[in-house]
This record gives sequence, C-alpha cells and structure tokens, in this order.
Amino acid sequence: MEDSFFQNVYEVVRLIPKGRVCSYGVIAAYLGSKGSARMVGWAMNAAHTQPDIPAHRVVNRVGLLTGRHHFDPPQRMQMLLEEEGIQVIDHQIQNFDIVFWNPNEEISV
DNA sequence: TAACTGACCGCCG
DNA sequence: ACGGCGGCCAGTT
Repeated sequence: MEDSFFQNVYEVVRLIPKGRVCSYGVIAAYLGSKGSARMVGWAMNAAHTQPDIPAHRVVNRVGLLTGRHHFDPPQRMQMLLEEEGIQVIDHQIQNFDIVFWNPNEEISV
C-alpha cells in the first residue's frame, strides 16, 4: 500500500458501502490526522485521477454536498446519492445520521 | 524560496 | 443561539 495520505483516503472512500455516506473529518480522524479534514477534501480533488473513488459519498459533517461543485456536472453528486437510495433535498442529505457510515466502528469488526 | 489556497472542523466571542 | 477565526497537511504558483 502507498504511504501517501492521498492513497490512504482513496482506500477509505472506496470502502464506503453503497447507500452510505461519510464526512471528511471522520475520514481524516480514521487516518490518524484528526483536524486535517481539509486535506481529505484536497485528496478528493485529486481523486479525479482515480477511477473507482465514490467521492459523491463524501460530504461535510452536516451532510451538505459541499463538494458538488467539483463534479463534472454539479448535479451528478446528488443524482448518484439518490440512485443509491439516499434522499437528498437542496444538496442536503436527509436522515444523515442514518445513512452515515463510520469507518472507525464498522471496520473494527 | 516563501506564501496562499483548499470539496473542513472546532472553538471562542 | 449565531458569527467569526484559527488550525490542520500537502499541493500549487
């Protein structure tokens, strides 16, 4: 595995189950760099170079699709989420606490 | 080489 | 309860 922070982010994001979402801060904390949530978002920016990175499943802590503007068509992010069964209204994920996926707990099986 | 930015989060006023 | 600001890591200019 790569020691790069980016590569690490890609792996976690790729592990996000369908119909689930995660926040930047949680991913950053999972990587051990709590507080470097911005870095996670930056990694997502480079995620465009990665073919299998469901960046649409990554949102901020309030469940708001802040990174939608970085998708090819901005609506693509909301569309993909709705396709997976996630209800999104006005770029805001509904039942965010339910669809939220915490790597720190679900992976610790 | 040094400084700023960036798909954020948490704290302080 | 709401608003503003600093901090985090790495890449880009």
